[in-house]
Amino acid sequence: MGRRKIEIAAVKDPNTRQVTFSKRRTGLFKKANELSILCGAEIAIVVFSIGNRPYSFGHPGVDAVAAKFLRHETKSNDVKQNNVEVGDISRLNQQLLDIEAQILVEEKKGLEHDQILKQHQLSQPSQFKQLQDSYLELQRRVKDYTDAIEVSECLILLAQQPVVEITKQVKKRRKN
Amino acid sequence: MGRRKIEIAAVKDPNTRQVTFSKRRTGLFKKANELSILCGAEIAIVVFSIGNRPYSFGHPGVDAVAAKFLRHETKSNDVKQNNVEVGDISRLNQQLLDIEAQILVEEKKGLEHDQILKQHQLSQPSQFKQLQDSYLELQRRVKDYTDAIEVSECLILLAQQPVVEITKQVKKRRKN
DNA sequence: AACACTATCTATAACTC
DNA sequence: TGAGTTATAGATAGTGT
Repeated sequence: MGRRKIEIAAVKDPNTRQVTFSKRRTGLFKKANELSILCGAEIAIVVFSIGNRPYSFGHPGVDAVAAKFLRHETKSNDVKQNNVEVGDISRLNQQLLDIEAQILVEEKKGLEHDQILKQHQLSQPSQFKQLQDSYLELQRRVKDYTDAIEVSECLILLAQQPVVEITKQVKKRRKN
Repeated sequence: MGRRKIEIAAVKDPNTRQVTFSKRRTGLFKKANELSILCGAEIAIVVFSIGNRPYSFGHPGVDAVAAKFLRHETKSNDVKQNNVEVGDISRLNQQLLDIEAQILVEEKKGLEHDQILKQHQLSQPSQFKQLQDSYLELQRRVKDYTDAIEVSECLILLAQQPVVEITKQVKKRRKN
């Protein structure tokens, strides 16, 4: 959509990225506005720049739409618990892709943290104690999450094989 | 953007409106996805059709971004912290809290996965192979992320202690 | 009625000042 | 270096099936 075709991949140059972010964010909000007018739809958008600066658009308002969404979401979750559909498999797969993408984002953030930490090494000792505690807590959470994934693996295995084989594989994995 | 130019005004015909809504919603989500990838931005979109049907897009996830937004929103109402150093540190801390929140969201998703998997155990063997591969890949990524967090820890330690002590601690942790 | 098609309009990447 | 311009890629309104 410009002079040259660009690949949809992270823009490295910070300056170019900032310009692209600003332009595309404007374009996105314009599209959202058109959608709400053309189709009588309610819409809310929240964007965080790479520097964690928040931008939002909403019709009739971000908070109103968000609240509405949360209300609907909890209801539909309750229904799904009791009502099984075959299409869930593909949605599961989709969720997996989403999580993978999220993990990638977190990896990048971790690296950014490292950069920032380097720049602030010796400036605020008392706050670093706080940070360290947060990191340790965070690591614990990630570990728990990893365990949860393991449980999921076991369930998949359960779906494919006679149960006898499972325990071996699980224990083998645990030792790793 | 089509065969004819259209005015940005409410589309009356329900059929046309539905088609327009569907197409433009898809386009909007695609743009949002591109924005998040190109610029490393986090984004959440919620749309309600005229029939109050909810549609959402989120990277890394609607819930995570929404929670982050609400937190930032309330923060901005608080008294500003003017010190530059403190501002940066608190932003770092903020990012940590954000990541923790995301991990929590992922944990919940993981549990939901387990629920759904239980219900679908023996139905689609070929798809389970796919799922299994995805999970293994996912686990690898989480492992990498955990390592990245470890690196961050080391940097924090560096900021607090004489360098000599660090290597011991790092190696000790590595063996774990 | 959910697709595919395509002529046309719109967003924007690179450029300019 | 931020705001405006332009050539081009991308989105989509109307259409066909």
